[in-house]
Amino acid sequence: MEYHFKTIEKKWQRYWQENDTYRVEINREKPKYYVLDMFPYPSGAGLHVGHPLGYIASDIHARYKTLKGFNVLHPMGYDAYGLPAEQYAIRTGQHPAVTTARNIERYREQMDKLGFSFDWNREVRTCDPSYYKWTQWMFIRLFNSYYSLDEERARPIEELERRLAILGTEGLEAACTTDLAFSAEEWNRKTWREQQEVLMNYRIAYLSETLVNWCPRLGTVLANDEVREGLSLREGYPVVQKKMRQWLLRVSAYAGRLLEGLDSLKWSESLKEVQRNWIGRSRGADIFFEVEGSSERIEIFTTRPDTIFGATFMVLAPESKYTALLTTPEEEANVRAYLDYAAKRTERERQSEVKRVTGVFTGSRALNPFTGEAIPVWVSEYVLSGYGTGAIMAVPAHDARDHAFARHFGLPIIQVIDDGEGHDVQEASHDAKRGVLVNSGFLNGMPVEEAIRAVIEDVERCGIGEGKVNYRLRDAIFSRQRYWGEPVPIYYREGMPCPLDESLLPLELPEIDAFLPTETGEPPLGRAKGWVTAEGYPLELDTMPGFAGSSAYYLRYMDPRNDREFVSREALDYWESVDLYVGGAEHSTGHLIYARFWNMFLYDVGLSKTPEPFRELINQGMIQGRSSFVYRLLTSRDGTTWEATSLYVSREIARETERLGKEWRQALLPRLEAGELEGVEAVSFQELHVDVNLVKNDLLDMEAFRAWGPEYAGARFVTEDGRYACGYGIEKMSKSLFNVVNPDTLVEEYGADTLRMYEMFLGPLEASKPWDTRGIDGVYKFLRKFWRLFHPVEEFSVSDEEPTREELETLHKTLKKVEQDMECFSFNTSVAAFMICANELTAARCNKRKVLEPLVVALSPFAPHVAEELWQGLGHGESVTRATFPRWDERYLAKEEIEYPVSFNGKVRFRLSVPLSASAAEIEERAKQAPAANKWLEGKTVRKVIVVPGKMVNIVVG
RNA sequence: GCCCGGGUGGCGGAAUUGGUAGACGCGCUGGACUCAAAAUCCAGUGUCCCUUAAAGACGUGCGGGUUCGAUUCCCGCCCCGGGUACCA
Repeated sequence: MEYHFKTIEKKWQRYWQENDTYRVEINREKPKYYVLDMFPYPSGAGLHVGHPLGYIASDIHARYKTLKGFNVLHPMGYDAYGLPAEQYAIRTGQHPAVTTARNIERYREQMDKLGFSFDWNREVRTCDPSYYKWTQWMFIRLFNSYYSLDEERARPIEELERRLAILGTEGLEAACTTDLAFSAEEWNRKTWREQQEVLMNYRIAYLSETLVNWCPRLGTVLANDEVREGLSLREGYPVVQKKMRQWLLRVSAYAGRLLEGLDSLKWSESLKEVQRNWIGRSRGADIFFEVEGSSERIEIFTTRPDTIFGATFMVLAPESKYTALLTTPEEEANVRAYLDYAAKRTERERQSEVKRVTGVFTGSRALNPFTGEAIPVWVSEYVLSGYGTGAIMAVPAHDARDHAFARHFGLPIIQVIDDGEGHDVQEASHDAKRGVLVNSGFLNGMPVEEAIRAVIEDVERCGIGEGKVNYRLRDAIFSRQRYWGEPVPIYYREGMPCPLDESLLPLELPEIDAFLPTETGEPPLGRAKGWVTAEGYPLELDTMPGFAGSSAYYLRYMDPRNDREFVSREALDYWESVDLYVGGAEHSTGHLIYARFWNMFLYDVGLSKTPEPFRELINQGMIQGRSSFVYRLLTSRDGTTWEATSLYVSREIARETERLGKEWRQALLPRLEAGELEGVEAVSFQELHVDVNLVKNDLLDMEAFRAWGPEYAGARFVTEDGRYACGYGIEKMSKSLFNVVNPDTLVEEYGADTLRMYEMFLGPLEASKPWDTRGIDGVYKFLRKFWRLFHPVEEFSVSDEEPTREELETLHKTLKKVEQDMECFSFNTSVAAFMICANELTAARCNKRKVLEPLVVALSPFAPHVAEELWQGLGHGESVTRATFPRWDERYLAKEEIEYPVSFNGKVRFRLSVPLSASAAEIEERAKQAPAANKWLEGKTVRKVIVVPGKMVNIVVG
């Protein structure tokens, strides 16, 4: 009986569905284990072979953990809100809900074919009202909280209100947008509206007028992680900075905890490093500079307070509040012109012209608190308003940007650090991280580190500044001027935002007539009829961003059908948090920061059990496409104008032709009909992408190519012995490059079990690697070989004979390797171990039950369908998923003799078998007396012998 | 620029703690079976020298070092991939 994967896979997929095999419930008898995949955004293109890589890996691990006796939670769902569906709706008028549902159906079909052990009873969709009800509910919790810096955690906003009524802001340590100071009496005199304004300054979800990334083409604002190099990440549309009133989440309040939390996580060092950089902690000092003839003081942040004696001017960001305050009447016109210029520049222009130096003098002078010098205050766009205080002290001798500015405007440059390497700071700045201070008064002679401490101490004593830690991480903009997202559960009373009552949730997304902004420029929700509360208050028109629905979905999976609570106490206590999270590294600075922040907030308010949501994380590598090319012959009669022909030349002949240059006729003419290419002066080739599905093992299916498109119908081929070989290149897997390999076709041709194992066999899980279908035969052969072990004579037949010592060694060696690999996700070497095992058992013609039965269980995480079929054949009534992972036994692996490599002066010369019990001295003697040793010892003296028990022997002769 | 990864046969990739480099698979070559093909099985397959074999030499990006011994550790370069950037 042949291995007929189609019948087998269909049979068991139906069995699993009918028996609800993968349903999982709370079971206190067993330890829990939570394996989570990053849920997909269901795009219209469906899955390609790169997408399931992580799902296959997590599925293998989940199945393994089940066999090891864990109660495994392994859910799947859809991140269903998003811009592509809305953009598609704008173009076609189709409701995003309709296209999204259709895409989800297709995703589900594709996933089902791969035999995953997801508990689909727990599926969630972020666009489902029963799900986003809780997203909105959590938003209200964020709105009703502030961040206490004393306690380092979120607290209810009522607590703050009570406090303000008694003490005012006296001694208040809370994360806020701007520092406020008022007394309790002042607070109590404020109107409701004024009090709401004040509270908004402290809320964790808050409304604020800030500079945001505005994308005019998309008509919405974007978060920092959605913008790269001044363009929107997904579509590449330009983004400009614009001041708008927006919802934000006070992520920055959690910066310190987000940074520290990383240490406890079992994530890759590189991913942690990316997060550390994104959070961007830097130690330094805030220092005040007095302004000549003004009561204003400029507060700056610097990481290098030691260089303060070298600060010869100051620079403000164009958007800084000091800019207006310090501009003198004489300079006003200049400054205004500069601000106009800066405001018009897009983010992209700013970044692409980094080297261009621009700026304007405000007319004011500040006093360097250490030198007492009056130094000019300038405005320049190279200082960013969003970082530090939006103002800097410029030290041109030791900062490249300050140096360029000083040179351009002729400002003085004073060296204050000397590292003994003789830098000329007038010529180029020197970022001196080491060295001693010079020209710096009382700091002279101190090393950098010491000087930093001394300056901070000094400014603190004089009350003109303090040591400070700054973070690059900024608050997350939470508003989107879009339709296809969660409505924000807020209404406006007297223009002030108020949360909806929880009983009114979910606030369902209304139907609208077109998915575009209104004529007055309001977001799409402005089109909704009756978008007001029962009392007639207007509802918020912005919707939530993509990360809202994906920031706590892992908690909802624990109790997805609960309509009274987000997640029950019971479910939370049992499942706690995710033990293993698998997904792409593209979420390093977006989702994985937001989800950690969100979870930390939930932890603060008692809705999550652990401060970190994902204990261990694996980033599966990207699978790149392997594009195929054909070479179309171009001809030229005059050497300048080229003409395309219908001739396609096989790879090696094309290469040969190009190599020959002027002698090209030698390569081509013998292969063409007589008279062809007559009068042609020169030839060249056009490399064309060809659909990889027309190519097998780099050979082109020429008939299929002719049928591929009308322009190829008349194609003629110059072949190598009748075969047309294509060229190839590694590129991103994309429709436009015709290199997308669809898992469905491979499942059709080889079966899901083969595809699963092959994807694991490609290479290390975390490495990016190109997809190459050519190797899949090897895995397919393995499965057929394994299958044949059970079918030595057509029929299923296993023997009850006792296995030999060798067979047991093979078995236990394999079990040990597979188990160890499972724990560290080294699936590619596990597949190799199975192949070796099958080869050895085939050679031994072993079909013994005692060997094969444990192997079926061990193989089942990789190839669940075939494992089920064989398990049933072995006479088991229950699914193999109920089996226990077989134990391996060291006794079958222990050898009586050990083979030592014996080397002379480090080069291995022969091998020597020695009883396991031999002592180091005995091994040495045997090595020296071995007949093979004579040749190497002859006429030489032994200087030294090194014996590493269990490893090797090295004899040093001379 | 800065911060992370990584560089091993024709290809994808193995190699535990510093101890037989190249597991396993693909590809290729030869053979068996077959009328033939497919499928399957067996053997070979880093480079050089060589008719072949034995034996030898060389070999993990480059140059040096530590060591009895280095793909592995240290120093200095080169190249590739990813992240990030007027962040003071």
